[in-house]
Amino acid sequence: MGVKELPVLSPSDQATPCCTPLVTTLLPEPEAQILSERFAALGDPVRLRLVSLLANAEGGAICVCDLTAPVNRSQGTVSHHLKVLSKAGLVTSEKRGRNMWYSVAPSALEALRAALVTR
Amino acid sequence: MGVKELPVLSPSDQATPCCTPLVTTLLPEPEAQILSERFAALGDPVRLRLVSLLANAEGGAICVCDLTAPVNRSQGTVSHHLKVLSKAGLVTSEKRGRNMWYSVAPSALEALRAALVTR
DNA sequence: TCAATCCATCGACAACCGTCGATAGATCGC
DNA sequence: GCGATCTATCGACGGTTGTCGATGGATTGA
Repeated sequence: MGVKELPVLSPSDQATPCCTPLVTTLLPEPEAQILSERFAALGDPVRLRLVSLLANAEGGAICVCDLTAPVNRSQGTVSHHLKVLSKAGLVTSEKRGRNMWYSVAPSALEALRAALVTR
Repeated sequence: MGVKELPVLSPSDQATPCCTPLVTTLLPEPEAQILSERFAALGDPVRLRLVSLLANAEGGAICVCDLTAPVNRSQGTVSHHLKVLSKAGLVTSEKRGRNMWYSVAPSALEALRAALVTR
């Protein structure tokens, strides 16, 4: 890839190609698609609680096996919700031993905030 | 449980009974319910565009009849989406003559932003 | 090697959602 | 008053979603 020298700062520091502020620009349709998927990911109480649990976790991550009880859903269901959140870029995962550890992607939440700025 | 005395603080300036920040507090289930409804309202590309259209409107409001074309949906469908947004508190409406004028509720968007603050 | 644990995926099912066209109540201009 | 316009609501339809229990592949500890 030829990293010549580290650039001072890539102009798009966060590289989130979606988050035109809703309120200051007329949202183009393709962006509406992407953005709405992210909001939809937060549009379920179980997923919202999962995000909150992850965000408040010591160490910033929790494995699936410790998430089922707090949200009171089956393991399969929790796995499904985590997949939705993951697809939307709101959480990341990492395998450690036989566990999958999930954490929130703070930059994704910030990107959503940015889309909601009001004039 | 015996609430002995009101805890020190609760200056709740906006009186929005929902928006505990996700990331700094573990979201209680009832709040997750309310919050998720608001996010779900933004979780559809057509509704997102409606909000954007309203927010960018001259005068801050648009009547239903001028919203159907930009989102390319039938009048009934647009009306339905506006109802969803309205139920979530994201838009307000006002009747003028035979038209209904819709506008965004900036404070609602701000409340959502507040829920997304990261540490 | 074997049993136990963890997790993604599957199939099934009911509930919900987005969409349309049709309808009916308001309101306006004439 | 009458026809035209605007909009909320209805019923219907197909697609999506949330949920479960079951299954099977990975990985671990014994």
